[in-house]
Amino acid sequence: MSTYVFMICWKVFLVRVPKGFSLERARRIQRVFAGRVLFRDVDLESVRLVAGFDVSYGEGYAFSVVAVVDFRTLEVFEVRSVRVRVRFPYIPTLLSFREAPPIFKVFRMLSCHPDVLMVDGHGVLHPYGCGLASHVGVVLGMPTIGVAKNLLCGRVGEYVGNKAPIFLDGKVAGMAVITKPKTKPIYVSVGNMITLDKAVKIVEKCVKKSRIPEPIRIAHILTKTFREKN
DNA sequence: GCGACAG
DNA sequence: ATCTTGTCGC
Repeated sequence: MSTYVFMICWKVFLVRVPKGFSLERARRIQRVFAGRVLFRDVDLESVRLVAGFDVSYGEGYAFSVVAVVDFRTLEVFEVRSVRVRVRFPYIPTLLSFREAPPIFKVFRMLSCHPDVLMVDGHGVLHPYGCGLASHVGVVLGMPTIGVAKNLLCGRVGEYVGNKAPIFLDGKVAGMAVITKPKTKPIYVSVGNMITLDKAVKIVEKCVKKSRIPEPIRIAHILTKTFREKN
């Protein structure tokens, strides 16, 4: 690990990053991955299992959890969790370098085969077109959906019903979706191997009582209880 | 140049 | 994300 100075306005991040890290290298990886993102239609009828990922932190460790849910009933099908050392700091636009490793590790522990993965973070709705969801989707070669609770970039368009397109570089890169009346919207974007339209449909079908879709909501709860017992 | 910034 | 009590609202 070595020291790296990262600045955002007046804020200065004096952080520890792995030897060999450089912002230039990270951006190059993101540009390459962004070019490998596929926008492919997914038949909702063929979706049986949806996996949600979430990671919490504490005392130098990352607690990664995956909750696989039955797309029809929204009942938990399989859950896995793992604790790993934190190797990268949180830096806006570089979230994937911090959370993707823990996600890959817990993903490999699954005994079932999810059809779609839901990640808590953006997909192509990212300054370099490669947020956490896309990074994970490209590496695993699987359909992924980015679900974020806050906007990182882009401009919110006009709402039509409960949805508003998010424009980035003149293109619709994501969708703000008010899944529950009187609550903040969630931001959905393509991670990989899916279309924005189907991504939004899957997210909406996974919403139960919370504005957060079940796979991620459950993983979020479990990641904290798991942390407290370790 | 200024401001803003997923988890 | 995490550190934290009570509290306003559906």
